[in-house]
Amino acid sequence: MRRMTARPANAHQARLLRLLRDGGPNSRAQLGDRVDLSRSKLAVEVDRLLETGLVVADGLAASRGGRRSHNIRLAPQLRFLGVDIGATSIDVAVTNAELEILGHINQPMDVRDGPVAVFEQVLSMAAKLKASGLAEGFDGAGIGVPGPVRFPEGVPVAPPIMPGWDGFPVREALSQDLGCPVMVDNDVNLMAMGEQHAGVARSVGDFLCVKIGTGIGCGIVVGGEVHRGTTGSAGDIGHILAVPDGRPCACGNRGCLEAHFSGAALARDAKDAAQQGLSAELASRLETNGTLTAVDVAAAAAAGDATALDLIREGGNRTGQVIAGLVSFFNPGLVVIGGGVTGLGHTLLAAIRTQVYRQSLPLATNNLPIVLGELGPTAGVIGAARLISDHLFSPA
Amino acid sequence: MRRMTARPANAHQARLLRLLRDGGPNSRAQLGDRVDLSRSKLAVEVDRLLETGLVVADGLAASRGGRRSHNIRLAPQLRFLGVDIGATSIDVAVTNAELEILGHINQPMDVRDGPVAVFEQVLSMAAKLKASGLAEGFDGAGIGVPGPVRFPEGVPVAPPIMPGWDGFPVREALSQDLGCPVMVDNDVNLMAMGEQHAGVARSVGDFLCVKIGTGIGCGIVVGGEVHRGTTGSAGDIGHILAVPDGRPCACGNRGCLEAHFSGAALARDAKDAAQQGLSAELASRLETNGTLTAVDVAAAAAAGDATALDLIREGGNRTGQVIAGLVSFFNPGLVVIGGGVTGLGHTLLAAIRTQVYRQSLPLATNNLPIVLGELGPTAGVIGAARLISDHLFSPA
DNA sequence: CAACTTTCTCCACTCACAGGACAAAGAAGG
DNA sequence: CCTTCTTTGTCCTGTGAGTGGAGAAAGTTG
Repeated sequence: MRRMTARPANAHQARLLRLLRDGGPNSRAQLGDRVDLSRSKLAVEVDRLLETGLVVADGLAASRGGRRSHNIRLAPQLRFLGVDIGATSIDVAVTNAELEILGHINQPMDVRDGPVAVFEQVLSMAAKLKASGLAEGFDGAGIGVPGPVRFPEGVPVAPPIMPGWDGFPVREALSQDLGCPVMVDNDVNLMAMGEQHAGVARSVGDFLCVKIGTGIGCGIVVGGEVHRGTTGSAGDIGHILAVPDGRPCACGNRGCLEAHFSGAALARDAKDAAQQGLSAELASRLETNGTLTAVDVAAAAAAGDATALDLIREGGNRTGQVIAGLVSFFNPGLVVIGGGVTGLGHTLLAAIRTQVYRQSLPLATNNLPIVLGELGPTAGVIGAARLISDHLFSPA
Repeated sequence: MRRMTARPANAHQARLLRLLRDGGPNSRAQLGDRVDLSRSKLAVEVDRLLETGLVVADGLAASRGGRRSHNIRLAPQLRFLGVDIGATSIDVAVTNAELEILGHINQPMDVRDGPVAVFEQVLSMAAKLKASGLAEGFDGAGIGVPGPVRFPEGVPVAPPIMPGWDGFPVREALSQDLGCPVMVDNDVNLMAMGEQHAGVARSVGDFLCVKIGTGIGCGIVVGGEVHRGTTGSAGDIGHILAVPDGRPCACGNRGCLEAHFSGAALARDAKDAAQQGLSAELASRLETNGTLTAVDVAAAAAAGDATALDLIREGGNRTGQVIAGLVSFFNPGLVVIGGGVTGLGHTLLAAIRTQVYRQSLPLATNNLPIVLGELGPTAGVIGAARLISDHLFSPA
């Protein structure tokens, strides 16, 4: 079938498309209340959008005491693909134009296998979603990668944990393979956009979104827009100094936050503790699985294991210290904690909160919520869909 | 005489006023090149501006191979007042509409005397500038205060070093006293705006401006706009943890950056060193003046005093460590170092650079200039003038 | 003095948009 | 069933913003 070819012709149409995306179906009258246009002008633009096929009128809404209104909604066959490439797994999801997830697949993977192998897997996952009847094709795709991206070109730059990806034309390659427009961003930025669109950060203008997974990153939203920095590396807080003369880090320095707390560091510390006989719980898990991950630590902590709790608390303190500095600097209205390690839950959050509330300025922390992300593993793919829809729902 | 009463009627006029402010006098044709308008429309808007008196046509420019152009410039009698309130002194300056400084006064003062006493002094300084014939009145004033400000209302909030100023209606009071529109901001933000307008940060979209004076603060510019944060305390980096379990700070915590390096901390450390007999140079200065300030340390360092140099280097290292974290987080295109302590010059800058280049990500530091501010003590007042002119040169 | 440039003005035409009149469609009440 | 009121959507005209071309004004160059 024919995919979305048209783009909004002007800012009004773009505005209307975003309103329909974020607010669901609406009558012309309801749209008129939210947009600063006369009824006549609005009708013209809606008609033009109907002509392009980007929106459709389906059926009449219930009467609100007068003539029944026509429901205007985004074309129901529109499909966006959201791809979230992590260090060790891939998430792929299909959404409709309202960015609701219609299907979602997660598969293990190793980014270090390089872009070619990873893309093959992404394409097969996308094909599987298509085959299940959720989409006949994609009108656009957003993709997040775990490293800095030159945003305008959609190309990763100098990604530390992604050897082989440096300079790979992700946007162009994926766009060719999928046959639709593609936008690329850092995975952390997409998580922030996801939480902004459908999660805890709705209606917050300035916020930070800290993602603790294999590494640590931070999405920065200023005035509703993601801040990517001069070279696309903004938010790369994993290598901020957390412990003077601390542990050696892969980056060559010592005491980086990531060397002291992250999925990888936690797994290593848990293994050490198990081998030193500090925790029977962890030791038995190590013996069973042959290795330990953050999930094991979470489980041990949930079971009340003191060592596991200590590790989490210690890591939360480190992370909280760094976040405290960022809060003083940036003065956000909200801090969201997300990523794989959020399984550590309340213990982690409490440690982070303690540090931030203790160390940052009262003025900056007085009304500052520090909360877990609401969307879990879907934040990234929703953010990815949002990224491409923002692009497509803007004037051509 | 009658002051500026008119405001630009639309975005085009505002754009033109800012072009004339930043680019100096221009012909209609030159303006047409910089603004996306047809010659006819441009002529209409320029004519309207001429009618309001905001701009004037004075004389003909030299020919560029054809008919000579009329020079269009901002009304020459327009005057802005820039006020920069520091912890220990006040700077007041008059500028023309192009934000060129026509007169500048600096006087010692203590913010802790409270807003009433300080305003009295500001008004007498403004009167002195008027009396010298530089201005017959002011069309607008910008004022910077050394603490967080609720920007929309122009009111300081919970300023640690300014007891008595909390909630004082600075904007309203000064506006009444001066009889012109007033805008209030944090002094550090104004310094950033000053360097952006006329200093080293011209044409840089994202940059940080670290001001080291009595305290330490940081102006944050994102996409050309100052980021003030949710409660107006963004950039308050003086209380970021620099030394775990370090020196007690006035804020109640330990190890804050400001407790280890700032004008106040440097003076204290220098005094300690002098009294412990570590430096003859500093000791003799202490005896002569009865006290020591950052200026003494700068002079001693310039004279080759090893203790003074050590103090500066140590402070620069601490500051550099904190800035390194901010650079990783924010990924700016430029870092400007300014404030009273810049008299410490190259030694300080070298220490900061070393830490940042060593600790931040290569991607973030590869093309990152770290430089001293270009405007010195005038950055604040220029920024203040810029603040109010941005306000006045925007659609009413 | 002729030919060419640059600057500025004038005018007619287009298009975006507002807002009123009105038609369509339903609810509420007698 | 009919009248009245409300809500929704359409049509039409007037206004003002903006474009682009023609041409006048005022230079330079050879």
